[in-house]
Amino acid sequence: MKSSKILLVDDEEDILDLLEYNLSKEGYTVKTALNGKQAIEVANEFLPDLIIMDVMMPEMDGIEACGEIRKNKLLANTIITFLTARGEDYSQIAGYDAGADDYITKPIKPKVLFSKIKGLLRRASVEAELVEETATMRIDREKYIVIQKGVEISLPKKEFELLALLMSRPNNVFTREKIFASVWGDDIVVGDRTIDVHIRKLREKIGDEYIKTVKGVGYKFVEVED
Amino acid sequence: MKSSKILLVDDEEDILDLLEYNLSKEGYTVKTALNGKQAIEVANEFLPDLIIMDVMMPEMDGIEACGEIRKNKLLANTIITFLTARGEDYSQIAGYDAGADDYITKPIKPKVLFSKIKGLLRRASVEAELVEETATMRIDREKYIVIQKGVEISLPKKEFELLALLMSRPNNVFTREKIFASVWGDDIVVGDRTIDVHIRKLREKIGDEYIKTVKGVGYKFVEVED
DNA sequence: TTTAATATTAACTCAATGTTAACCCACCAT
DNA sequence: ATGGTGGGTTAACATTGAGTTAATATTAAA
Repeated sequence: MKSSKILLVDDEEDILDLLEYNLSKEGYTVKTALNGKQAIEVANEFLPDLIIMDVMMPEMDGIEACGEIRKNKLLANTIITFLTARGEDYSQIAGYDAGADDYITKPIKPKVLFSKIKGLLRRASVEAELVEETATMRIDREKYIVIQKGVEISLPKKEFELLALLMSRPNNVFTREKIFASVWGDDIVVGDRTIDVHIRKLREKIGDEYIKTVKGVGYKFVEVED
Repeated sequence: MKSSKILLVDDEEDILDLLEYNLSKEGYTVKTALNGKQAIEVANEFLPDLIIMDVMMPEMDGIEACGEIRKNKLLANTIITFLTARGEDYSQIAGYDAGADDYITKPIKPKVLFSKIKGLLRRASVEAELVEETATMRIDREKYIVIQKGVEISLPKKEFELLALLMSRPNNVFTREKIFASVWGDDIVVGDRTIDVHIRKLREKIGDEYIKTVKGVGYKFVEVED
């Protein structure tokens, strides 16, 4: 299984380092940011499953950043959790308004934190899993096949991941950057045409009508009607 | 397929009625209970596959009921899902401790709920039974042999374990990591080619067509048609 | 109409896997 | 002990096909 991606945001580097170390050891893929502004940048690239963010930060505070992040549709069901000092009650109300999913109070107790993270991600993973199914098509990660109108189609890795990504949000346009970041990874660099070729192969196998090109923007998966 | 049995537990009858109506329409067999105490009684009779239970209830709350239900061995692999208001985070940790499998936050979005239910039930049914026997092949752990179309084939330990693993979920892809973890153990480290060699020997003995390579992902056992 | 973005095709590259044979070692019989 | 046997591993090399690229054609937006 792909390891869950967590973005940590706090202005105290000590805390960041500590958490990053522990979470990496638990098998998560971790990135960090020092303030809200950075957090938004990193989040748009990294597409984390979970963001743990301090409320009080310089540059841009957590509440504001949360609001910004929620504007990005790709991050719509990213879980956002605030770190807050015990008793900062008002932030809780403001935070939920901004779209936070949960709170963790400082001082942080690792055990509580990990159990909470696990729970949150589990919830998310169940939710994420079901986006891989539309009226005529279903992704089966276990068997690594796509079932289209009852017919099993086996796809090579990259094509499979690409389709899974597009299907995860039907009708949503994915830019090339997002596709690269998600299917290839931030570090790997490949030419621009590579993506077209994979799209083509996919269209060849599942039918042209499922993947639509939005010129100058990206690609999207559309559910076809009979 | 037998229709899955779902037990709904909530003190608000409106919600119960609504959910019962919708889930029945989806083809599930549904029973309801108004509190934890009732839930336990009904569960012991009804033996549901899935229990959806509110956390906050009179008489006996969800957490307590969950703990009680987990004591009944007949209900050991019943899935329990809590309904919880957004942000009740204490209950989350307590709930997981009590043996909950998932959470659904209120307000309930029917579409989310139904797909979640579908996902949970599917996962459970897959995890339920491990296959030791397919149409043309049978594993005999006692005798440590494989019977293929009536012919006994004796295999060395590693090959046997490897085949047993792959066969346990036909068509499921097993990654190299999983195979190593399961056949060799997490601690033992062996070279990458080792696995290929065992696969090859297996293929030599049972026929190439039974084990399929999914490049970049892993291997899977497929049942061959005659 | 113009042009940048995308489609298409085929050739090529390279990492993942297949294959073979040699080697090590535990176990067993002599 | 000695030597044989076979499972398990490894190393070296071969093969394959997924993934990429390059070259060219086509398309849709301005």
